[in-house]
Parts: sequence; C-alpha cells; structure tokens
Amino acid sequence: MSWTDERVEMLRKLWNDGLSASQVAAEIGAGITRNAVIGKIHRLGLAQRAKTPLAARPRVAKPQRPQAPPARVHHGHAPAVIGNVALALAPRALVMPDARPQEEVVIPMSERVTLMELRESMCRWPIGDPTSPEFRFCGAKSPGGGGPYCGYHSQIAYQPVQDRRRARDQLRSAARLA
DNA sequence: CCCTGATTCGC
DNA sequence: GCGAATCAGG
Repeated sequence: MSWTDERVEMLRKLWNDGLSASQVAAEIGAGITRNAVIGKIHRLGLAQRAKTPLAARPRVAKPQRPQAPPARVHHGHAPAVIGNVALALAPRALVMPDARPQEEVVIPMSERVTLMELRESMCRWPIGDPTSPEFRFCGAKSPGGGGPYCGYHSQIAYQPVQDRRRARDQLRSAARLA
C-alpha cells in the first residue's frame, strides 16, 4: 500500500471537504490509517485546512432525532413500516402536504458511516441501497453499548406491531376529522 | 472512553 | 517519504 496519485487526490478532496483524518482514512481504505493520513497531510502542507468546514460548524446539535422524522429514512427495508412509525412520532409534520424526506438535510452524508467506519458503539441501521456505493449506516452513538441501534432507530426497530397499527389508526381518524 | 490533529523519529 | 507511537487536547 502506498500513496498513489489516486489516493492523494482522494485525500485532498475529502480533507478539504472537512472530513476528519480517521474518516478520510476509512474512506480511502486500502490499509491507510489515520496516522498515515495525518502524516501525509503534513508532508503535503495541507495541515491548515482552507476553512475547516466541519470543525468550525457549531457541532450540529444531536443529529439523532430530526425535528420531523423522515417519512422514509431508507429504502429497500420495509419502508411502509417505517413510514407508519414516523407518522406516530410526528403526525403533524408528516401530514403536511409539503413534508418530505429530509435525510440529506438533517444528517449530512458525511456524518453517515461506511462499513469500515462503523464502530462497536455505533448504530447499525442501514441507509440506502446496500448495492450502491452510497450505502451507509446511521452511525449515531447507540446508548450504553446496549442494542445495535441508536435511540431513534431502536424505536423504529422494536416498536411492537400493535403500537404501529394503533398509531396508524389514530392518524387516520385524525385525518378524517380534519 | 470516545475522539481530534500534531509531532517525533526509526525505518 | 512514510506512519506507529505518542502527545496534548476536547
């Protein structure tokens, strides 16, 4: 493994996009470590990032819980069920005609994680088409090292079927009144 | 304990 | 040039 032109180019791009050294390393893969990335960045004289887009950003308050849960957080994995749960969590937002999936807005792709970036402590909820290079995992911190999902996706994953059905029925009757 | 980038120094 | 080990910090 070495710093091919291709990898250097990737490094420049990702680093300037504001990804951290470990994120860049995971993205490049090929056995490139965080230290390798940092070392290379210094040798290339990129140590001072153009504007530190991610670092300067006000730490994006708790991305786990979107204000309006996405109607379809992902696709290919029982989207109908997820739709129901989202409705149960935030009926108003989703009943509104202009409500639409906010995945890209609420949690930037750069905060999702690839398989290589996935850690033991991270949420394993799949996002996107597993056969696509865009495929990511949620990656949010899962609580207390307990389950495989973050709080938000645990709700989705484990909410009993009855609860989903009840939530859906409540919504329907609410819509009928409106 | 999780993570960040910076630095050193043997290879 | 390379990057593991280490450091200092959040």
